Amino acid sequence: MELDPVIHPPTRLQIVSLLAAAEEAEFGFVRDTLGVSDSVLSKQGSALETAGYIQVRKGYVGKRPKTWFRLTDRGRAAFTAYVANLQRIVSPSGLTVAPEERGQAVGRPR
Amino acid sequence: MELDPVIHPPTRLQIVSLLAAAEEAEFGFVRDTLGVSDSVLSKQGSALETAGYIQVRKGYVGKRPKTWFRLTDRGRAAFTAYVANLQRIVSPSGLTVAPEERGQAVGRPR
DNA sequence: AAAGTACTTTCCATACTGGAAAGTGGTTGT
DNA sequence: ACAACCACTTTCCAGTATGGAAAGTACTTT
Repeated sequence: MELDPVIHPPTRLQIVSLLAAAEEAEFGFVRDTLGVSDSVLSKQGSALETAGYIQVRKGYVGKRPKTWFRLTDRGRAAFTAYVANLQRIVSPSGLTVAPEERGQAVGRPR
Repeated sequence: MELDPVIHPPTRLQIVSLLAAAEEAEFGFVRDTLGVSDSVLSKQGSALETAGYIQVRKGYVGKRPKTWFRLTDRGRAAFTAYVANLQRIVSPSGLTVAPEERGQAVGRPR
């Protein structure tokens, strides 16, 4: 019934949402997509890893080191629960946060 | 595109969501519904008032003083925008935060 | 050897949150 | 009249967390 404090902070919510939509995402891609600094992504990524919500994979692309993040099952479950809680909190207002089949607006009750 | 920091903190999100669903709500009702202390509700309420998101009305019920909160138009607009942003952030995952006609589950894509 | 890439850590200064406790203004009980 | 109570409001007090800047690590490229 509570909003998971590991996920709720804006930056982490965005990271988790992004990862929930992809298999795996590159450090640089996430950083640029969210528009955060290296240090912020590194720190928030670690926080999510410590919570067991994401898995960090290090590897190479050619000879350059790269880091990838991916949601763990636990992280996905936590995100799903988080979104469910958000829904319970927000939905009485009649507003929806629901995308239509192919992404659509937020509006008053349908 | 950003999650309004005035609304985002859990307690305030819950206050605003509750007010968005009602015309007006009594201090005690909100406090008990959210399960927060007097001081927390008082402080967060003031924060929302300062932001111009809610209006605080003081009156009496018999001879006892009572306080009511109601969302201002500005507050409602901010909440709507907030929810829209939430949707943009969360929806790529395929999860929805949308209630069905009469409140329903969160699930995978429909 | 110097510079660059891809992060990670440390440092720092600033919020912000919530609980406890004290305070305010008016009311009810004895 | 005086103590106790109601309905909040404020103050006091930690304890956290956040983000940017800068320094550090480990390589690789020029």
